[in-house]
Amino acid sequence: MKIGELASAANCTTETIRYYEKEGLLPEAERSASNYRSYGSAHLERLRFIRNCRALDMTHDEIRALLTLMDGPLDGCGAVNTLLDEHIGHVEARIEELQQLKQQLSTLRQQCQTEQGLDACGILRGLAAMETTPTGKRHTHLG
Amino acid sequence: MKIGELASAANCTTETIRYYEKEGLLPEAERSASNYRSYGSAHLERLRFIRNCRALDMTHDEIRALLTLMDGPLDGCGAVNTLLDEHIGHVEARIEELQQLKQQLSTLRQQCQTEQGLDACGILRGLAAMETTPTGKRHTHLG
DNA sequence: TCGACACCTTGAAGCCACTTCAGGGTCAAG
DNA sequence: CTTGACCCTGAAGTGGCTTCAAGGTGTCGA
Repeated sequence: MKIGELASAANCTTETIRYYEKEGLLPEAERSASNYRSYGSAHLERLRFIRNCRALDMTHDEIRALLTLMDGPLDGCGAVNTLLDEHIGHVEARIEELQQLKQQLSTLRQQCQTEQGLDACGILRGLAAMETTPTGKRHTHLG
Repeated sequence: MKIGELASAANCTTETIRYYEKEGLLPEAERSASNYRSYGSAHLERLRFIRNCRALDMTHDEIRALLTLMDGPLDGCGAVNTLLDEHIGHVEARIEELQQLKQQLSTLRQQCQTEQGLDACGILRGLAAMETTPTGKRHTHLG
């Protein structure tokens, strides 16, 4: 399988695949006589696994940890559970942040229901008047 | 006011302020004889405005648009309302994405309630088996 | 007057997970 | 023999900063 075929089988781009290889998430592929990368089904499986993890917004570090667990000695899967629980924690934390954000934005939006002079616009007034709080520690790697 | 004082008044770092200046969000400051940046209350107001927008997860482009509206001719604030509505849309879209994500992750997590062999671990099985879907268009700039 | 220390300056590089670009090589069909 | 689809590498760009290196300035006490 050439890189383009692998890419369409895994719903990603060739650039992403080359990037994963450079990052060490995918092992280096064998090369054809013309120096083209050549892949088998094991590569596809691993790539799909990675893409699924990314679809769940895991970081490369999280994915690398999972892959290492799979590649390593076959002891228990407690570490897998822990990793997933932590990741779910990240997602929950981000959802809460965004819900607070939405609340603030909606409140702000209600300051101005009508078209009016900029100097009277409640939104701009609100944005100028908000209490600036120091940016707290993040409990999530999600943006 | 020197840059450090401005920074603590606005709850950010001096590096962030210099970065905003370079990005054109803050106008260039006057300089003292020793080449230190020197700020007045107008700078502080504008910086607070920017930090408040950032606290609401607006992009620099969105903030630049608001600032331009404020600096420009004083016509109506309809454009401000529109910008805010779009931004609220971004936040809502991201919340929905994350809630779906959490659902998927929770389902996955339930595949493995007990410590067991890695080869039997439902989580790893699930991650390998998920349907890889092409990454859809994003309706939000939030990560 | 000297030195220590906190503050200021610039410019470049690092972060993450890619994406895009420049400049080329390979290969099958027409 | 040319066209066009695919492949290669390495570098730079994305956003919103943060960190680092290598220095200049200002104020204090000794």
